[in-house]
Amino acid sequence: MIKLFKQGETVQKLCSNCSLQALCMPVGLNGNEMAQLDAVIRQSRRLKKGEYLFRAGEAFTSLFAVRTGFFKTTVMSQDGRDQVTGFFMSGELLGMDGICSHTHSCHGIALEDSEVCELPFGNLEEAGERFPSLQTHFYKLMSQEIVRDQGIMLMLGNMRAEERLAAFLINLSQRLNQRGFAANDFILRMSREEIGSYLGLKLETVSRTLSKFQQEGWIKVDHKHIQLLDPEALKTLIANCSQAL
Amino acid sequence: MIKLFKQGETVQKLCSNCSLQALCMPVGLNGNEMAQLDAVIRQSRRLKKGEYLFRAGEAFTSLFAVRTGFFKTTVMSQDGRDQVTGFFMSGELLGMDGICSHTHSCHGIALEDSEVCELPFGNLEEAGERFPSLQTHFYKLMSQEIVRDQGIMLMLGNMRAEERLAAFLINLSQRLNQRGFAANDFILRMSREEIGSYLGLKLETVSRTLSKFQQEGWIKVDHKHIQLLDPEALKTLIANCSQAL
DNA sequence: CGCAACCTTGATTCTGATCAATAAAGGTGG
DNA sequence: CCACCTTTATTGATCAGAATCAAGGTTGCG
Repeated sequence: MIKLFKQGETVQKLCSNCSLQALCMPVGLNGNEMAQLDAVIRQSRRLKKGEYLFRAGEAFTSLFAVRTGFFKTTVMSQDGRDQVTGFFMSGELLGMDGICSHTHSCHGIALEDSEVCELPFGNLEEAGERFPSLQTHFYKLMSQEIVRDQGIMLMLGNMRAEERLAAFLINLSQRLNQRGFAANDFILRMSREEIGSYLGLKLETVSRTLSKFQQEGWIKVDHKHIQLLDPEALKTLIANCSQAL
Repeated sequence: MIKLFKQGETVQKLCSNCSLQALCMPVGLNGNEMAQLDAVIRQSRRLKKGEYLFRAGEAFTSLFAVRTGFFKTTVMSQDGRDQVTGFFMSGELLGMDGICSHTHSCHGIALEDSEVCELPFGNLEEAGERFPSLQTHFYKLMSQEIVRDQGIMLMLGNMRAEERLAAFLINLSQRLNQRGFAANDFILRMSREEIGSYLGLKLETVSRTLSKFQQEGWIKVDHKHIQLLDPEALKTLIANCSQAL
């Protein structure tokens, strides 16, 4: 892969010509308003696989929108173990947990070489005052995050290992599909251990359950390459859990 | 108990003389601004134990601040089971999950006779435009909810039954204490089953674990009356899980 | 090429769920 | 106000699902 930019180098990017606009900030601004929105974004930043976008405990100043790539967020427990609280792909927003205390409460980590837009929170607040539709949209984004978390709680509290993994695969499939990728043939960007951490399972259980799904003929597993052969079977598995993930 | 108001009867209440102001909307407004904030609140509403404040699927129009009493929120799964996603006491805000889809995604249910302030979301948005400090505070409240949810995820994903229950008791104790109640002597407003649902445990496990804590001499259990005899022991139990609840 | 990280699979253990029986509390109506 | 019934809680016995322990295999990075 040809590297056009050095690691960490920043490039000005504009919302007004971003293809993710519809996912990220679908607020129906006119041309002039959109130009003002461009001023919200400080810069675009590139990260290499494994690099931290922000760390728990760091001062919070900005939200980050994923432009390309893949991220996870993790919360740390004192004894060193940490739990994955979310996976983020293009058009999704990270860092909203930091607003309440001006401090990030989780780590944000790139799972592959990635690029994000930095949205300084002060700029966002200011822009929100000028554009009520932006304001409203931002409320919705935060609310969406709360609803997403509720779904995870439901999963962690009520579902069995197979149901959790099925919900995970279906959710991933749908989000990829929304972004124009194949719904039933994709590469996992995270390890079995990270999946397990997110689902409240051990990596062995994740591995075993994937193998079981393959034996059932529902999926094909080739390391990180997953094919959903019978997505309906997976959906049936989680049918008795609404808000699934 | 003497009923001063019929069920559902509404009474105008004002933020400007509410004792919960510091918990609910601590935004340092001056007298004039506070008077305008009063206009945000539509009404105070009384609910009897067991009554629904809102139902999943209902149109979202307002947030609710608990004035007195105790609430739970639950998300429904298709097969009828539901999971408790939170308990709410005075000064806490319910309903933020409804913003993103204009529809409540969970039920809000009174666990005892209670009183809430209704905050029509439209009024809030409007007031936020006029008072940036209110705006900022509202962002913080939503962010706080996200952080709270992260803690629950950590609990559901990583902690064992004893740790979960210890975290639950300590959290309850601290929140009661913040409101001027005894930290180590309180009445549970929810059933064992509701605790279990919240913690991802079965009611028998909750009961057994409480009994065990009592045998250890850490707490005294008399049905819903709980005394923390050795809160430090409980805190030690959860010491290896930071963000605990 | 070699080492480290990651994955798979098997054997065993353990935590918490399930099944079951009893007891106590709270609400209802006579 | 009391008796009854429903709901809620406790405790025991057994079971199942996932964790843990363990070994071997694969991948991919340096």
